[in-house]
Amino acid sequence: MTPDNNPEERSAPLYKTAYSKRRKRPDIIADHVRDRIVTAGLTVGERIPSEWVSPEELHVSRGTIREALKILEFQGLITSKTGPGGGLFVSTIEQDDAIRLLDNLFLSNPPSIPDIYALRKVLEPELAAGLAGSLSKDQISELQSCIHLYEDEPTSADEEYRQRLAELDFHTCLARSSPNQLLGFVCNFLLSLLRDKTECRAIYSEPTPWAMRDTGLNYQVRLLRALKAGEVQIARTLMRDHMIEAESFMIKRAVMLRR
Amino acid sequence: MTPDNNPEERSAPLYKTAYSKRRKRPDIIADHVRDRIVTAGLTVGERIPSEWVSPEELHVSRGTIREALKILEFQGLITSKTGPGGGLFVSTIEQDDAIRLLDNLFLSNPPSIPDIYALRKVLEPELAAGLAGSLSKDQISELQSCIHLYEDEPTSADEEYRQRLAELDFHTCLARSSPNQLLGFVCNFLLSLLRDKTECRAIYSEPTPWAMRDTGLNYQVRLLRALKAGEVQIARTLMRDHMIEAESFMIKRAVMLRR
DNA sequence: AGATATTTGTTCGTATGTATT
DNA sequence: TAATACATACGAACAAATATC
Repeated sequence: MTPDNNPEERSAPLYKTAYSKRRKRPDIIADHVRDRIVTAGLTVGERIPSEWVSPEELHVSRGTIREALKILEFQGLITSKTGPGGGLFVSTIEQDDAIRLLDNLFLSNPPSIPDIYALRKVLEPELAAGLAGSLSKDQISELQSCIHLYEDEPTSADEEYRQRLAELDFHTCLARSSPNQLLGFVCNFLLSLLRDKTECRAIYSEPTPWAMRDTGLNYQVRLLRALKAGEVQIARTLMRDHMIEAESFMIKRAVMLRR
Repeated sequence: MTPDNNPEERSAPLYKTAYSKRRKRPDIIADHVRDRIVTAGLTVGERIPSEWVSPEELHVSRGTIREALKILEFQGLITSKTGPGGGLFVSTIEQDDAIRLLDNLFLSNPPSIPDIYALRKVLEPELAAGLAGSLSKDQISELQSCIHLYEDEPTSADEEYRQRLAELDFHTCLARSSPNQLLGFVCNFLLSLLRDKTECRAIYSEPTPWAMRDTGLNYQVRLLRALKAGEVQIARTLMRDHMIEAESFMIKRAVMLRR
């Protein structure tokens, strides 16, 4: 597997076999390097030995290696530093970066509002349940400041829109606070989908005529209270009801806008 | 700063301003090209004009451009074809590519089994519910062939392991068939996490001593029956019970292995 | 502070592979 | 089969960044 520096046996380098499968050298090298990183158990911040990416060892040119490294860098797996003591380092990916990538995936055929809410209806309640009683003081005050942003009656269409987004931010806050990172990530992703959907943007920028706004606010105040009190079951059902209501609201507005 | 063979008209190429923000040329070029693609409204399969990526227009070398294109290719936004009539084409991202990306995100701190199952317990039942009564003949036979793979008693540890993976494949099949693409995607992602977790690999390769295997098989047969019959509620509860049982099984085995 | 060494970043000319005609 | 058009790969040289002496 490991190519040797002996120039005689030129070695059917690692890409040779796989190349027939139409995978290109940089991709194969990227996989190879990633593999070495994880099997060696390198963790964030550690330096990647330069031999691992040297043209001699890999039997490819520097340019090709650079393409491979570009992939890994784009993935957020590595970063590079110039200068002495510099080199390639294992890095960590930000959730936001990953979500942007996912947004890209659903750009061509965005999921419908019912599709998104099918997930939100079951996940957000779990999120709330997991948070009940385990919120720190900081997290609580952060959530409270989110609510303050849309406590007042909006005076303009623009403010209305901003308030709507702040409501989503409330949920983003919740997701960030979750002890279950995976759950938080998926919830965040769903929120990002909602934010990006042009259909939703249109809905959000519309004024909210009914008493919808108040009931929405009401939910969140009651939810926060339940979370503080550690009432797991109450938090769960509260959130579920909120999601059900939010979905029907969105759908209703969507059909109104379509005319 | 900019190497430019024509010192007269330095031409403030597009990367110039952003370069101060430490973003590297390939990244900027990738963004630039992506932007041109979406603003021009190019759709899948269409050819990208070669001027858009020519060294002359972009004022960078081919190598740098290739790094940029590598990013876009990895993102799944473009593919390249060699030969006459070849070139760069707009492509679509495969779910699998996106999932690989996500796997990467959780590589450094993988979610625990309870974390994963917190999601599976609520999502898989929804998946099953959405599938009830709407499966095509092809999809049903595909699911059935999945079950056949682990109908027989495993004769070796290796076969045991393969059967275990086939069980996951059953769920992957379900996820692929979902009319809700988003739901299918997330379920698939969770399955991929399970497959990759070293802890889970160890569990799967262990023999299954109790009657666990039978009950697992039993679930899936009953589930398939409910799906064919269009029994939404039954499918949902069946899957939920299955998930609960699977989780407790995994957790039990995990603590056994830790000793 | 300045020279130097080390490491990544970029360029450019050239060569090779591959699919179409 | 040969010519053609395109992507892919190579490698030597140069530029920029930065830690160390």
